[in-house]
Amino acid sequence: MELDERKYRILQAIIDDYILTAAPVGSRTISRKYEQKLSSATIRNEMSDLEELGYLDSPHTSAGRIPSHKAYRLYVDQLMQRVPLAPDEMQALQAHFDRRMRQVQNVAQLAVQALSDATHYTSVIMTRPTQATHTTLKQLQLVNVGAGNALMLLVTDGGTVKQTLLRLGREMGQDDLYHTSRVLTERLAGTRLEDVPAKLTQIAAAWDEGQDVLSGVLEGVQQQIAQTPHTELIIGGSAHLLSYPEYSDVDKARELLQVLETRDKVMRLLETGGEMEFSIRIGSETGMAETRDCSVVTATYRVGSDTLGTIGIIGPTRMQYSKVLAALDYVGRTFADMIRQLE
Amino acid sequence: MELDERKYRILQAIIDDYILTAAPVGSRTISRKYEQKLSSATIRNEMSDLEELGYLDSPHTSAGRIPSHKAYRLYVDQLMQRVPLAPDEMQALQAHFDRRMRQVQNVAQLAVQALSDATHYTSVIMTRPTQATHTTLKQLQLVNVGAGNALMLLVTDGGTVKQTLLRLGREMGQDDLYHTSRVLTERLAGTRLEDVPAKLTQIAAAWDEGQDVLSGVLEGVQQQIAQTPHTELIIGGSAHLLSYPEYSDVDKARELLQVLETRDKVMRLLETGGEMEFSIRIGSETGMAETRDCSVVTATYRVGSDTLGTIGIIGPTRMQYSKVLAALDYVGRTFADMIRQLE
DNA sequence: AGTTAGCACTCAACAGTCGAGAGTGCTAAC
DNA sequence: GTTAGCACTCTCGACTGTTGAGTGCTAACT
Repeated sequence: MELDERKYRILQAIIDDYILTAAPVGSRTISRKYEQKLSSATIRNEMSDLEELGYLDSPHTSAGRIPSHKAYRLYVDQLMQRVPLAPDEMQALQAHFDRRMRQVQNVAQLAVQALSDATHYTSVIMTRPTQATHTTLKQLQLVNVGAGNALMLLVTDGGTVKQTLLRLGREMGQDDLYHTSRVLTERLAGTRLEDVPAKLTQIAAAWDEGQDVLSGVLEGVQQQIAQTPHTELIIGGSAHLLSYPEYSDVDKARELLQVLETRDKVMRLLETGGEMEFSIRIGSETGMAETRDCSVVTATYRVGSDTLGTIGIIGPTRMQYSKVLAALDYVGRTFADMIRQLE
Repeated sequence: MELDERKYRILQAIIDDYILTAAPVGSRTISRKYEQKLSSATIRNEMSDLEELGYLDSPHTSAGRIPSHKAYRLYVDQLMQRVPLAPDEMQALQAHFDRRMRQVQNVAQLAVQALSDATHYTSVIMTRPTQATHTTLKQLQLVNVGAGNALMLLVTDGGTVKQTLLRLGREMGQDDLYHTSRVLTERLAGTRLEDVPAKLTQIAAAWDEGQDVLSGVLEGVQQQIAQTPHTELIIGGSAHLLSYPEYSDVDKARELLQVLETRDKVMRLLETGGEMEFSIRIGSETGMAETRDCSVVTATYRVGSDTLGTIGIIGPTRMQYSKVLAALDYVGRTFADMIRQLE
């Protein structure tokens, strides 16, 4: 049996109401608040059908219905109305961005704050794509910091800087270091970060002096690549989780908080398969046992054709999807704008 | 009335037991588990005295006693035995530090992880003293990133690097930038960060060309000082909070989580008045309404005579103080060692 | 004088019990 | 196809009685 138009309307009403109240929705509520032309008995019949089709669950015999994950899927795919943000909400969001920031990281912090304040859900931003393979080196800079040590700075094309302390084999003046930096930069600029070590050994082979310095640099670069996650991860508003009745059970809340504390897991949650701008994953679709009762909504933002990262929201499956999407869209745009201005 | 030796022993037993079980302690428990030579009636009399002296509270008429803040104070000051860490615990902690790290921030991350894993309390590390006034500039470096922009890197004496994107008035080659960097570094090295702007305007006055670049640098530095907090703050194990019965009330937990999300507040918690190595603040001593039921234990760590930062633990007043102190001590030492090796 | 046994008393926590309220499913009438 | 009506189910909150842990006091004991 396919759903007819009335069933769609009723299902939508149930979902809307449940998202608002977090309480199982009864037939009478729908009849009064949403479908005044139909009596509760009619609604009951329809609801019974919808349950049989797998769109509704009933927690127990006489407690109204709650939407199933399948229903949420239908909802976000077809039923939900994409409403634009209200002007005052937009203003409130904009207020967060008023301060001029000079660093990507700071802007990201603002964005996360704005998003979690606006939606009251936990927000995450990942300032690099998960596969960081296309980051290329822009500049390599050695700075003398005394005692035979040098600070190596790797500037990547995204404008981020990685720093590593090198133990040089011997004392080197700043002039020597300048020179070395320039030569290395000339040869390495534009190389993908992961290819740098190979190229470095290649260079070292044809190098007549200063092998010790080069080997130090090599080691530093390797460590940098192996160690430093090329993604910046900023989380905000995790305390919001506890406001929702779904997490009034402390154990559930703790489980989720633990996920949020684990870098890898959060990154896995933000990984979207396709190249879509928005992705909504509901319940088990998140692919993680701990988040089986959560939904994750993400947006990837770009500057030009470059994917710069992902911004996302984590909350209960009963989420205000339309509002979240609107906020995500707005914040994502503003964020991309600010990054564009920086670069 | 002063406490006699037996009262001390009984109070200690009560505190020990309460720390372990989180349940009000009755006279019979003490008589059986700790003071087998005394009957529960005797203990009752003593407990009654202790209550009158303000060391014990009773939640209601027939529920046993719980230690007051005053009792905890006495406990940490006099009663508590400073036990060294068990060998296996030490080993478990050491395991965290096995990976060689090159950056202060990464090491700090390890330390926080180790500490929260070992104690099951929330841990915080602050990698700079609160008054960052004695950070001095070591090196200023301008890096061409194209399109009339330059990346300015400020290397401070602690080895941290601050980066800011500058809009130069005009296109400048890397050679020019090298030169400018060197001159500025020569003049500014050793200057306290907050004094740099004043000195810069001074230099600008006597500068014959490239005013536009200098003003860009000046603006960048000012922004850097105003904006970047000179302290790094890393928090770990906030999910542990929810394991304690004190925070099974979701509202309390949320309140506390919100504190942990607010940089300023966490920093205020870590601020210790004196120059002590360890500081224990109990309940209201933390000076913040939200943490009236928490204790904060901090240790400041040094390399040489330099105070490098503070490492701390936040948990319920009913905290395993002796274990926390031992872990804090051990982690603090290891941390300082690793930093020393880095610098 | 300090210690202890005994006893009455208090209070939270727990388990039942009960009625109210919300909701369903079914049937029969419209 | 829709609706009114009704019996039935289940949760929730209020109330009650019971249990057990614990106290405070008193009187006896060492």
